Formats: sequence, structure tokens, C-alpha cells
Amino acid sequence: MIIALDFQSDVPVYLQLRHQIVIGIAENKLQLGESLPTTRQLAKDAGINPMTVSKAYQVLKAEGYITMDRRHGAKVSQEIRNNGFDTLKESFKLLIAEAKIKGISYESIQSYLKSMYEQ
Amino acid sequence: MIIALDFQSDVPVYLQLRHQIVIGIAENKLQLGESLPTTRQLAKDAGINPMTVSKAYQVLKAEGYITMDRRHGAKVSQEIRNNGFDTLKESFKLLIAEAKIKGISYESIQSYLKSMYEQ
Amino acid sequence: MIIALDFQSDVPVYLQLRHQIVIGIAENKLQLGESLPTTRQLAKDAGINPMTVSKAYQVLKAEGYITMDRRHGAKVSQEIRNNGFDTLKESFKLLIAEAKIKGISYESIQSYLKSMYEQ
Amino acid sequence: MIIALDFQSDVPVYLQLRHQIVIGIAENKLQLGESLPTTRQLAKDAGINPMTVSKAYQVLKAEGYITMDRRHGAKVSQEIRNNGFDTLKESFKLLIAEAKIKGISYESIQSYLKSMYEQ
DNA sequence: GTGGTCTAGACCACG
DNA sequence: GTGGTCTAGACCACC
Repeated sequence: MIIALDFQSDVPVYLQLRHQIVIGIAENKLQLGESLPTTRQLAKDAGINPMTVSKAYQVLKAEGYITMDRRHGAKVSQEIRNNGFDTLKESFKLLIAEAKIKGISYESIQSYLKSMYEQ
Repeated sequence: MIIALDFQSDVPVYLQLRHQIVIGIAENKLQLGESLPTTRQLAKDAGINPMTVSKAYQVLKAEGYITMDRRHGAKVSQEIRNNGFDTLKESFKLLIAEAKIKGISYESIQSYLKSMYEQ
Repeated sequence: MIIALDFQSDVPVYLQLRHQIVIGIAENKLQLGESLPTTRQLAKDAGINPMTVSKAYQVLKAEGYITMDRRHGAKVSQEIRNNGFDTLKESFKLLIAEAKIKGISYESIQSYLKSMYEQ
Repeated sequence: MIIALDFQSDVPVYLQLRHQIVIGIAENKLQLGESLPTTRQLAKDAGINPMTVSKAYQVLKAEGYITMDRRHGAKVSQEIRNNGFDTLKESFKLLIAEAKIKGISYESIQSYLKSMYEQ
């Protein structure tokens, strides 16, 4: 699991970290129940402040993606809470709106979605 | 075209404004070439500062969604610049990752996409 | 002498007008002493407000490019006041700075300058 | 790197700032990768509002001249995006037209260009 | 400590 | 009347 950060990006570092871990879980690069690196280790590897890693882990925990305790460190949750579709709908709506306006066809989005889903 | 702002949200007001206008265009609530309210008018209606509206309009202009003409104020562009799919793919990737982890089926996403496109 | 205006441009219409007339003089499309259209005529042709044309003419007069009187209307000056190079230096400086930074070679600028000058 | 602002000028302060920084880069007063002052510091030094500095930095960032990193503030870009010559040609055209009309010789412009490039 | 956002209110340039 | 600029001062997110 390689973490690539873009310090020039407008997306905060802790969110980039969170995003990559979420994608890693979806793509099975991180298995359910698998241990994540310690904050210090990941901070060292990525060349960032441990506080930043900690913040990413806090967010992931609050969202139910990971569990954390002092004894076992951070792990990918065994069962990830299903918050339903609603929380994602608004984001999809905006993204699809942008795609539609830019003239991207329904088919090309659909096939992309499918390919992502089957990964 | 009703603008609903959430002042508790982490998303800056000027971006919320930008997002709603983009969605409005995609849903044909705003026609191509249609005039947008003046910055002062929209500011007054939404209960925010004119500079905040101005910033949203600047962003939309920079992205090619609207044009600003000293004579006629702001309008939805007649032709919206096509930046291609690539710029959106990363966002889709993350969103689909989240949906997949949460156990949302491909079909439910696909039907949502369809409903947005038929609008 | 065709005037092409871009109402989407950030450059004010009266300045676009001024610029095109200056370029017209330099390229001998407008001869020294030649009459310019009346403000009303030019405004009508270009589809703009006569006040805007008037402002462009005022600027050109103040700069010494044209003369205006009630009897003969606006004409290109017979002798154009030489304000010296200094007033233009700052503008050149900025433009050359931008060119240099963008990696445009000294030679390509020089040949462009020459071609423009010999026109 | 001294910033001199003219508050009587028609050129907005944030653009004067932008122009001086661009010239500073071209003249190697600002090295590639060099840190720029913080918005607050520069605002204080120049006696203007931090938001005005911020706007100048935003423009420079959008043009690719500088990068802004949450960790290290603003820096001159290591590699500046090359937009090509075309975007500058129109500006050169106007400037040369003015110089030509005023009777400034090709040689004096050429030598000025040379002196700028050798800097 | 850094930049990002927002406000309230002012003045100006443009058409 | 339109958007553009600027200020003074505030609060927040990020690192």
C-alpha cells in the first residue's frame, strides 16, 4: 500500500490520506481486519507530521472505516457501517452534473462506473 | 432557481453557490445563455455578502460555466468548455470506492446516474 | 478599417477601440491626417454606445494620436507627439519578463519584433 | 526584493504586486524555488491589506508562477508552465505599434530587449 | 504560524 | 446600475 501525497494540492493532506485508504479498502489492497501502520510509522514513511496521520485516522474511525484501540493500533473494520446512499448522493449529483455539462456521454460514465465497481 | 445554503457546512459558501449553479445548469433549471442574478441581488436574496457571490461567479467564469459581460451582467455560457473526463475520474473513483465499501449495489448507483441524466 | 470587439474580454471596450485604432495607424491602414468615422457612425457600426466611442476618442486625443474639432470631426494627427520611450518601457519590461520566464528565446522575440516593425 | 506601489495608478494594487514579482523572477531577483514573504508580512511591509496580497498570490498561482504549500507558504515554482508565445503576441503587437508611431527606432527597442534578456 | 473565508461598507471604472 | 477593488478586522482549517 503506497501513499502518494501532493503537497501542492488544495485537498488537505489528512484528507488525501483518508481518501487513499478508502480507495485501498475498496480495491482490496487493504483487507477487512488488516492492521494499518502506526501513526508514527506512516508519518515517517510519508514525510508528514504524525498529527496529520492521526487526524486522518480519527476521521476514518468516525466514519466507521477503521477501528482504533491502544492495544491493537488501527485496523480496517471487520464490518463497515452502512450509512446508506443518501450521504453520497449529493456528491454524485454534483459530479454527474459536471460530467453532463461537459458533454460526457451517459454511456462513457456508465462504463467507467462499471469498471471501477468490478475491480 | 432557489439557492439553499448551509452555513454550518464545511464547504465554503462561495463553493456551495458554485455547486448549486452547476447542478442548476445540468438540470436545465438554468438554460444556456440565461442571465444570472446580479451579484448584489443574489447576495441580498441569499443573505450573504456581495463579495462572496462575486467569488462564486469568478470561479464559474474561470471554469467556463458562465461569462461576464460589462453590459449585461453574468450569463450561463452558450458553449461550455469541455475539459474531458479525466479531471473528474479521480473524484468518481473515490466516490465509487465509498459506495462499494458501504455495500451499495452497482445497480442502485447506475439507476441514480440514469435518473440524473434523463432530467 | 474593421473594428473587432470582444465583449467577453476583460479589456474595456473603449480601450479595445483605442488599441485597434493605434494598431491601424501603425500598420498604415489609417493614414496620417485621415478622417475617422463620427462617434455616432462608429458606435452604430460596432453596436456600442456612442459614449464609449467618445471616450476612446478622448483618450486618443489626450495621447496625441488624433485631433478633434467640431468642424472637421476626428482625424489622425499629422504629427504624432513623441513622448519618448520611457512611457513604454515599463510595459515592455513586464512583457519581456513574462516571455523570458516562459522560456521564449531571445531570438524568437527579436524576429517577431522585427517582423512587426517592418510591416 | 523591494516592492514599490503607486496608489495613484489605474493599475490595481494586486496587479502591480503581481507584475513586480513576475519582473523579479525574470531578473533573477527571485530564484526558482525561493520562498516569498507570507501574505501578512508582505502586506505589512507594503502597507496594504493582507487580502490584497492574497489576491496577487492567487493570480500568480493560477498562472503557474508560484506554488502555495500549506506547510511552507508561497514559493516561486521550480518549473514555470509554458503557455507559448501566442498569448503574448497581441500585447507585443500593440506596444510595438505605439513605439513605431512615436518614431522610436527598431534599434532602440532591440537594444532594450537585449539588455533585459542579459540580466 | 500559515493561508482561506467572510463580513460590512466604501469607492471607482465601465457602459 | 453593473462588477471590480480595497480596507479593517474577524474567525477558521491546516500543519
